[in-house]
Amino acid sequence: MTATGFETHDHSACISTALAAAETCCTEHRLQFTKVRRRVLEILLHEHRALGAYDILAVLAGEGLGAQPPVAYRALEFLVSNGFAHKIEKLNAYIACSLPGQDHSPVFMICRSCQTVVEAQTVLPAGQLAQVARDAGFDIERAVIEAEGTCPACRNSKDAASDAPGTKA
Amino acid sequence: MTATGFETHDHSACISTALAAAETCCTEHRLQFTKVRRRVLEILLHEHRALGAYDILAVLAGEGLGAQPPVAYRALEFLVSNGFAHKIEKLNAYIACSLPGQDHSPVFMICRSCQTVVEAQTVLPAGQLAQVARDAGFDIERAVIEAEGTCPACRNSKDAASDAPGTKA
DNA sequence: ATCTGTAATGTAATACTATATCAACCCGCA
DNA sequence: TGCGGGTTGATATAGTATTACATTACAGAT
Repeated sequence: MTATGFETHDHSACISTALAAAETCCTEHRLQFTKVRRRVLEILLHEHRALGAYDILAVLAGEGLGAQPPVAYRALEFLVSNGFAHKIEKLNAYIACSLPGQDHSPVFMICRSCQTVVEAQTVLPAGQLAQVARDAGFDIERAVIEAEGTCPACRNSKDAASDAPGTKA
Repeated sequence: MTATGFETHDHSACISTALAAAETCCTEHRLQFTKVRRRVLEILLHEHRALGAYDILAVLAGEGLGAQPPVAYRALEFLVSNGFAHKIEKLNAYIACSLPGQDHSPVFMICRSCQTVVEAQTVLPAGQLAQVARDAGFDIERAVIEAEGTCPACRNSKDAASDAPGTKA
């Protein structure tokens, strides 16, 4: 059990569910869910945080699945372009999608303190961003929305720490 | 005259206005608006698109103002942290702020076709993003919002092209 | 069963982006 | 005059990503 959303959950179940979903989706769309691609998705799912391409590459290399950058980048590119993973631009890192299969425009909340990344959804054609774009005559195709801040758990422990002066942050 | 917003405007005026605003702001806050920092801001203002740190460095080097990466990165860090410029995460590139002085949470519209970047403002505590964060108990400190798409000019020329079959895209 | 074209992989080299470190300098000020 | 903070110079290196090309695996056609 580790955290997603910002709550705890059954982690191994969420990994196998996501993996199965990806498998199904690839079959449906005639995509090849190869060994490396599958393994990279597994690695991402195993953490609920963003991993750098070279972190992933290190794991792959340790398993004899390829040691050169393109191996990792190609798998990541496949996963990202088919919606099984996302890139967090702010971190130059990658994370498994928490709602694979459906076409969506994700928004991420990145905790500055524990590095946990949580994915949520917005409706792109609604909201201020869309209004601004409409006003400018700009046609939005994709949007990167990444919020940096403090997650509930870290905020609480920070509050607790400041309640106890003498405990250094 | 080049484009900002997505309209044309008096470019040299916008450069000198922004430069003057930065100067004033630095004086007020006891910040040193040094030669390199000023020059980097000028370079950014001169284009209404995002420039990579090494693009800027190349210009500086050509002028004898420093040829090593830290020169550019230090100046950019100063400009970004004081709100005179922003980093476009999606592009790993930097752009002059179009509303310097005021504390703000910018949103960018990046044209995939001509690379023009336009800055607009949103009210962070409003909108879907804030709602999502509130629901999750997440405390947003900063947000990166970058929309990719097609600007009015490029969309029009694209439409014109597709009206004339035989003209290759 | 073999051929063939496309997609995926292996591997090396390199490009691009960013930071760490430490010494030197400048300037305002006690 | 000497101290201290912030800025700059310079070297090295870390971290992220792509190009290029040879090779292999595989699905579909013959």
